[in-house]
Amino acid sequence: MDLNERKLKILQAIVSDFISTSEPVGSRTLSKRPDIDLSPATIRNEMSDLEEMGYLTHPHTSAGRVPSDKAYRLYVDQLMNSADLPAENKEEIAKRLGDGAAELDETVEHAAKVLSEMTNLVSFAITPNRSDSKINYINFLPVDESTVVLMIVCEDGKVTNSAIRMNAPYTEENLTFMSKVMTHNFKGKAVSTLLTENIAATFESDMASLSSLSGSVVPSFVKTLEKMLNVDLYMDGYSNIFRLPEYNDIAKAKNFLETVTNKDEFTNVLVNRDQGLMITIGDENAEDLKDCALITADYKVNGKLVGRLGVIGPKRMKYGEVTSVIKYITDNLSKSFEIEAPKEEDEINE
Amino acid sequence: MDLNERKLKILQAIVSDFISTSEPVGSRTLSKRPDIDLSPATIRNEMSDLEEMGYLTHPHTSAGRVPSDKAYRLYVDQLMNSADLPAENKEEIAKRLGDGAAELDETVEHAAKVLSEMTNLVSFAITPNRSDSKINYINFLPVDESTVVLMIVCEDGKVTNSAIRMNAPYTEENLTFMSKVMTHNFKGKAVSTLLTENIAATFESDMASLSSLSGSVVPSFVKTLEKMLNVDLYMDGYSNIFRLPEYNDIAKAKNFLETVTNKDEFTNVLVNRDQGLMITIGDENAEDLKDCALITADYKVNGKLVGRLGVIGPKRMKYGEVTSVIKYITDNLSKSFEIEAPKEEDEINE
DNA sequence: GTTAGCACTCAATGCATTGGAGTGCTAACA
DNA sequence: TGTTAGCACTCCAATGCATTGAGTGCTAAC
Repeated sequence: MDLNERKLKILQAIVSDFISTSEPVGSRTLSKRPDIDLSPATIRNEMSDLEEMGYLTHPHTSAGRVPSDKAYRLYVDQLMNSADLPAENKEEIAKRLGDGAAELDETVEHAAKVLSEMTNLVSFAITPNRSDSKINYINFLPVDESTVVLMIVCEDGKVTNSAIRMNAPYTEENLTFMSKVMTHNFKGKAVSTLLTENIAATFESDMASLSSLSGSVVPSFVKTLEKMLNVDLYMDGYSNIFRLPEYNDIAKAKNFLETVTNKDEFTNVLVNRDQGLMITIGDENAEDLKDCALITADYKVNGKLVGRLGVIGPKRMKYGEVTSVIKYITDNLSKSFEIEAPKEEDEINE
Repeated sequence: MDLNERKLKILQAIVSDFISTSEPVGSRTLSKRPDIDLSPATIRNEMSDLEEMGYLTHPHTSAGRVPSDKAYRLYVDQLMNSADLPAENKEEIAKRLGDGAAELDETVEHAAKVLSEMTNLVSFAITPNRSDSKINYINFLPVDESTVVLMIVCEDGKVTNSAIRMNAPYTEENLTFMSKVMTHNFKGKAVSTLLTENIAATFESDMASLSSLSGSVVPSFVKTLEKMLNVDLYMDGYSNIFRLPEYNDIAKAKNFLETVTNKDEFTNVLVNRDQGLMITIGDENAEDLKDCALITADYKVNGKLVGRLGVIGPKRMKYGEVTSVIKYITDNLSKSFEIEAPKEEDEINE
């Protein structure tokens, strides 16, 4: 039994019907569609075949058909018409993205908000994983007698700082000296590499005179490096789930919210996805998310660092529309950061 | 008709019963309580009085009584026994708070998490409003040919930085000069005051030679100052609402989540509350929150900056327990930061 | 290969019934 | 005079039952 054109057409109709109504689709409903010129009985036969092939299921005898995960996958890969976003939507998105702040983190947060509002789904964004960021320089700055600020500037311009409580008195010269030696030793190294090195050793060999300070500085320095590896997760549109009939069941809504608000786990899921535009449906996801579909796409900053943006919702999702919106937003994000960074042009000219 | 002791006792019993069961309380149920030695009929008479006085309502003829907002207020002010937190709970909280990071923001976020887990409610925390923070110094640091980092260090040790794209070339001397002049002009001034000043004027008068840079620097500096006024809101425990029978109604759950995830509005509500331990119930809150109760308390850093922590839930809330937990956590937060800041002792010795 | 027809299934809906929790009122009691 | 027992009444919630309708699968005819 092969998946001939007629079967595909019927399957396509069932999936798109189910996506928009969330009701099992019956043969009579289908036969009324202008694009399907078959009697209900014929459709029933085909449906029966499709069910046997694993594309459809049956909540109970006297109900219509519901697409299986396999059907969604086929739909996304071959059947859906992923029309380009209408110009008016593009304009709206561009306009609303423009309202955001210039700071990367805020822009990304804002983009997630726009995304959830455009799709009526729960959206999320993670900031770039910066383990490969290279250190540009390190600076210690005085605050008061017992506090200094450690500042790590990366080559990509991102700054991380933390306050350090000093156990011993220090002078400004101490700080300048430490800044110089550490910059000299660590400049150009990636954060992740640095974390595998013995930082205390650098202190002992190159800053023996400052051993009284190293007890405060070394652990704080390591902590700050670790902080740089943290990926921030923003989410928006939680309450959108209540628009979806699948979450009219309190238990399901609860489950969904619990999974999705477990930031650590969810960040993990997002960080470990493949790059590019990714759609995962049902059992392609981890256990907790097997009733959901996830769509993610990446954005770039200076053509390098990669953050990720996406939505999560029921498998019954308007894949075409949502995908276009996500793509448009991530492209827009990447582009807006390119324009602000004339450096890009140098790379092209090289 | 006055609120005699017996009436108070009955009211107290009704409120605490309703808080733990969320079911309207009937006269027979009350008469079975060991602390109330009255017949159902007598209790009915008293209930009828209490209803007339506005402390109770009646969902329908054949239902028990439900406390009104007025009753909750009386309960919180006079009737509840706000027992101290059991030692084991204190230990648990202290232990779990200790797991958090040393960085203020992270600690606060972590505290909100602990709070929601201990109370099974939605918790939130806002970072201190820093409009009164005074500037310690200002520093410009180079990143690459077209980018510098602006760093503003406050007297309280908090550092804010932003990247600035320069429209014109700059030298390291330019940056040092700007840092010096701006620190000299702005040191000791509060962020909010500074925002009312004409910053461009400082550039024109004291840094006339750098006019080519001021176009990039001035707006970024103002933006950064504005960023410093932002109050961050963390929330946790959204999915706890599904444990509460009042949110078994999807429409109510939706309403609640929408109100509470509207960060801007909700932050506003929190920022504008009175200081100290505050409990607001029902119509004491803004329109959107009139079915809820909010409890907030403040924490201090260096005995000065004030952040706020709290929970939101149904009016039927275990006020005593929740209040003790919040108080314990905020006290703990304040204390933990005091210990890290030996400066405090100086103030005491003065 | 397609379709009409028919028996069958099953969730959903509507409706009447019942039970129980609770009230309010009255009259009797201490 | 305050308290209580008793009773009629109310109303919600649960239950059971019949009905409806959308849908299927199968068979026989086209």
